[in-house]
Amino acid sequence: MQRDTRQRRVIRRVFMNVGRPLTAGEVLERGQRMMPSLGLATVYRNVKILAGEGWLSEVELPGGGLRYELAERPHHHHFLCRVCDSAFDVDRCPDKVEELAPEGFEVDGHELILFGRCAACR
Amino acid sequence: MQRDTRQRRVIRRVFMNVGRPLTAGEVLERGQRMMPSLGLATVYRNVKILAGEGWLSEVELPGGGLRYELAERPHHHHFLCRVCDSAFDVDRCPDKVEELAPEGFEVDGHELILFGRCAACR
DNA sequence: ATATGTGCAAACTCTTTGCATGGAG
DNA sequence: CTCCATGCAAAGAGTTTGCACATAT
Repeated sequence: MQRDTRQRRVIRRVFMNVGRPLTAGEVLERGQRMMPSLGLATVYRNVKILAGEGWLSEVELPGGGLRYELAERPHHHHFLCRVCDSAFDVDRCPDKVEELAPEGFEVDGHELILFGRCAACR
Repeated sequence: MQRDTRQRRVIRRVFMNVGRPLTAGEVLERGQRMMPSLGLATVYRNVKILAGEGWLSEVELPGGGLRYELAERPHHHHFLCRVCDSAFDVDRCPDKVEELAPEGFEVDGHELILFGRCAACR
């Protein structure tokens, strides 16, 4: 069974504090503010475990590898800032997206990514 | 000025023959069928140059790094097969996508990705 | 003739894994 | 007291770069 370690609590706290998808590197940086000895391999192992448990979900955005976010959120999409490379949530979703696929293709999910500059980088 | 080398002709030919976005590795594999001595570094250098010239455009899809496709194509989106990891074109686009961004964010582009199984992998 | 392009190998970045030690239960 | 988890360092995958040689112009 899963043990409740200090580093795992720190990692969970990071996601609860930040309301947006994070890369492993971003989790490390924020986690180390609470626990400087936190290691990168531990972050990678834990986000994978937390995603496996269903507590986090994987967000596949271009650039800089897989990101993770709290799984509880309802269906939504993402905005990726070209300046600071941060990802943000976009709550609305266009309708009937599945119907756009070519004939004979089976769609089981979709991702809409908006690119641009976030409010802080304009 | 750009020189017209054999490897550059091969790389252009690959994109003209295949009507979908390709990773550097996919370009290498197909290019080597025409020219076995073609090297991976040459592919990386050339897709970057061709994209800089506007002959290719970059396609940022999750998983497996940047892909490239012929730039001449009109606005469209992509389907990514979860089985063979190939990307395909999707011609239609939902309307008013830009309006979905949060207040204060400036949108300069977007990408819609459908996930599933392609016709060959069903 | 000249300078850009190529191939190879080394360097880099991001992620994963092996192993000895640490700590939760 | 047991094992699972951690930190470190090494190993992998994908991409970029330095250098000597090849070749388009």
